[in-house]
Amino acid sequence: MQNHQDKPLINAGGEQGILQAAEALFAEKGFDAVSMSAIAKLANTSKPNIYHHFKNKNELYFAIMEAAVQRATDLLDALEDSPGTIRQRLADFSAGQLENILLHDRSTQLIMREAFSGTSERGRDIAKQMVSKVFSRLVAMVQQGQSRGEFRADIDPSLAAFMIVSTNMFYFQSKPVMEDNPEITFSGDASTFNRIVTDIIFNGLITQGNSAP
Amino acid sequence: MQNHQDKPLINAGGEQGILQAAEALFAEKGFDAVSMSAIAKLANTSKPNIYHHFKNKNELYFAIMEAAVQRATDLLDALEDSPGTIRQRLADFSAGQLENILLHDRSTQLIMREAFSGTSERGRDIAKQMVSKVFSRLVAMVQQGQSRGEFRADIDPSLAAFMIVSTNMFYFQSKPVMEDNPEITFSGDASTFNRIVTDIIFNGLITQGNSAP
DNA sequence: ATACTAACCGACCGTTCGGTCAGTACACAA
DNA sequence: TTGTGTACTGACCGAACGGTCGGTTAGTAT
Repeated sequence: MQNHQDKPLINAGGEQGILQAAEALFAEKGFDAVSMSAIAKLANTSKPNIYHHFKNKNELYFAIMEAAVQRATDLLDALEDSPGTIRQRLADFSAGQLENILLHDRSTQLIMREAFSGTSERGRDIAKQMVSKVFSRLVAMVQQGQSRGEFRADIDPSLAAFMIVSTNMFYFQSKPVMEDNPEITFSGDASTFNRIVTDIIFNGLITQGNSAP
Repeated sequence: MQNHQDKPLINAGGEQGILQAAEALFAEKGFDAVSMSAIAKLANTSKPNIYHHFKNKNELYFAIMEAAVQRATDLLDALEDSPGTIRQRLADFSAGQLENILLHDRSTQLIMREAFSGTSERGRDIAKQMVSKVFSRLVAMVQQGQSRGEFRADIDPSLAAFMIVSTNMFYFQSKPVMEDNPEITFSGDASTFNRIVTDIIFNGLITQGNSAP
C-alpha cells in the first residue's frame, strides 16, 4: 500500500478537497445559491469529478451536513462534566459549547441554517440531532441542581436550559449584525459574555433584598 | 376617481397580490429558491406583469423586506411603555414584542433570514434597523432600572437586553424544531414562556439565600 | 504485456432561470 | 372617434443550472 489513509489531511485534493470547498460555499451562501460549477472551481477539479464521488448535489450536501453534525456532537461528548457545584458545571458546559460553535463556525452556520430556515425534511432531522443533544445535557443538569436544592424548584428545567442554549446560539448568529452596533460592547469576547450571562441566569438582575414579585 | 385606494385590501389582485404572493414564497423558501414564475403563478398573473410593476427580482424582494421592517418597527413604536416598575415595563415590552413577531411570522422570518444568513449587504442593513430598534428600547429600560436602584449596577445593560432579545428571537425561530421535542413543554404558550423567562432574568435560578459566587 | 479500476476531464444534454419584446384589452379624456 | 396611459399577456432570449457522455490518464495486480 502506498497510501496508508491518514496522510493527506492537509493540502487535501480529491474527495476531501471537494468536501471542504462545498462546505465553505454551502455555509456561506446556502444550498440554492451554490452551483456545482462553483464548487468544482474552488476545489480545483471538474464538475464530472464531483459526480464521480457523489451521486448528486443533494447527496453532497447531506454528506457535509452529517459530517458537521457528527463533529459537533463529538465535541459535545468530549465536554465532560466538570466537578464542583451544578452551577459551576452548567457554566462550564455552556462556555465550552459556545467555544465549540465559535471555533467551527462554518459547520455551525450550516446546521443552524438548515434547522431554522431549511425546506428539506431530512435536513431538519439531521440538524435536530445536535440541538436535542445540547438540550438534554442541559436539562439533566438543571434537574440535578433542583433536586439538590441548589436551584429553585418552581422553574421548568427545560425552560432554563432553553435560555442558555438560546443566548449562546443567538450570540453566534447575531454576531455579524451586532458587532457594528454602537450600543454593544460585549461582542468579540465570548468568555466574559458567557460569564455574565450565567451570572444573570443564576443570580438575577434584581438588586438583592428587592425581590418581591 | 373609480378607486379610492383603500378598497381592495381583501381579495387583492394586481400589485398587492404580487407582493403578498412573493412575501409568502420568499419567507418560506428564501430568495434563491423562489422563481419569478412561481410568484406569478401564485399571484394568478403573468411573469411580464410582475416586471411591469417591479424593476427586477431584487427590487421586488427589497420592497417586501422594507415593508416588513416598516410594519415591525411600527408595531414596536405602538408598544408604549406600560406604567409601574421598570421590571414590569420590561416584562410587558418583551411580551408585546414576542407577540408581534409571532403574529407576523412571515415578515419576521423574512427579516431574520436576511439578517443572519443573508448574503446581500443591503438586506442586512434593512434587517439591522429592526434589531437595533428593539435593542435600544430595551437597553434604555435596563439603564433606567439601574439608575433607580431597581437593578444591579454591575451588569452591562446591553447584555441584559441581549438576553431578552435572544430568548424571544430564538423562541420564534426554533419553534418548528423544538415543538416535537419530548423534553419541551413550554412550546405553544408564548405568554407563560415570557413570564417565566423574565422571572429567571430578574430573580435568578438560584434558591434564595444561596447566592454566593 | 495485459487487464482492470479509480480518478479525472471537455463537451454536451435538457431544463429552468431572470428578463425582454411586441402586442392586446380597456379605461378615460379630448 | 381618436388618442393616451395602465394593466396585462404569449412567445421568446441568452445564460446558467444540474447532470451525463465518451474518453483519457495513471497506478496496480496478474
